[in-house]
Amino acid sequence: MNQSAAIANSASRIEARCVDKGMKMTEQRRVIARVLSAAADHPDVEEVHRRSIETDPRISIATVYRTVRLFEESDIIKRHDFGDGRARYEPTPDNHHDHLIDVRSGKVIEFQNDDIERLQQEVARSYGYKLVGHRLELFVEPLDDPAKTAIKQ
Amino acid sequence: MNQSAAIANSASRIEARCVDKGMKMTEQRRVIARVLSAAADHPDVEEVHRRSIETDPRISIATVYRTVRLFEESDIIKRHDFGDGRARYEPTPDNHHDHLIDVRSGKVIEFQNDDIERLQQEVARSYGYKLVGHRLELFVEPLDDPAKTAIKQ
DNA sequence: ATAAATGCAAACCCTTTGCGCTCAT
DNA sequence: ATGAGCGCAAAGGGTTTGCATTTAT
Repeated sequence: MNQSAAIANSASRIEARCVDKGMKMTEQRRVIARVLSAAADHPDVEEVHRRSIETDPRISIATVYRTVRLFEESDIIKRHDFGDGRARYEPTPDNHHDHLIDVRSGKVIEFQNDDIERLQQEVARSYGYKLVGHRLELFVEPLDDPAKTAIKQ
Repeated sequence: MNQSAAIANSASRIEARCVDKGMKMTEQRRVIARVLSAAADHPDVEEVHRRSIETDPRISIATVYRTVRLFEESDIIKRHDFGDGRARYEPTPDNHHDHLIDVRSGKVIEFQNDDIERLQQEVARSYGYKLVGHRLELFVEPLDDPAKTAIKQ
């Protein structure tokens, strides 16, 4: 397999969307697009940068900032704020979901609840508004919590 | 009415809670406590400072930062992040509520929805967790939106 | 060829903090 | 009197930006 075939094979979903939108595809954007496409978690800018420079060490953090901003404004990725003071990103999901954050481990679980979604729209409507976006995060602790139970002994 | 009576009359709810917790009550803390108690909105630190120095110009913004932090850690006020990059505060409400933000005007409306609250707990439980906190914000636009309709003409 | 994108470093914004002074207790 | 709290100004962390250089088209 030659190099261009390898590149073609690893072409990411996000890269495809960039091309669709007529973006100038630099090597940096390609690498960042792949990093984001491949992410199963919700990396912050520093983490995206870290992963990107594994492929191409020339990429600066300023470019990562500029690129995630560009991608976000093009609805290609979604920005989240999980309360730790920095932005975190994920490819725009096909199916909308919200997040449940384990405050002990920092683990993030995606969930979907159509009843909650519907109720949100009803609330907005009842105040004379149209829902154009929302943010829902559930902060949770394991049901069986060793840290808490230990204190009680 | 003499001055001490005036001060006694304007003593705030928050100030009372501070005294309960044995806090050293400086003039600065008293003023900031009153500003927060009196706020019907969700002011940011700069706004709290602005309002505070109307009463006492000596108060520095560093003290406001330190004080809201202290109050927040004592559960006397609640911090919010409405997505504009700075923290906003309100006295800890007796009845829990969430926020609906008009993205055009910036206006914030408080609402309560027990069904949503209950569903959130169910979601957490279904993943094996206990809900210890949540954040729900609805971003909305007026149902009849002049800005949008204007574009279509 | 040319406008757009990059790297670097400086600047930005909000927030925190070290220090010497002041004040509530 | 004495430790907690203050004002000031400097530093911090995350993010943006001006400018000269590189790059995709």
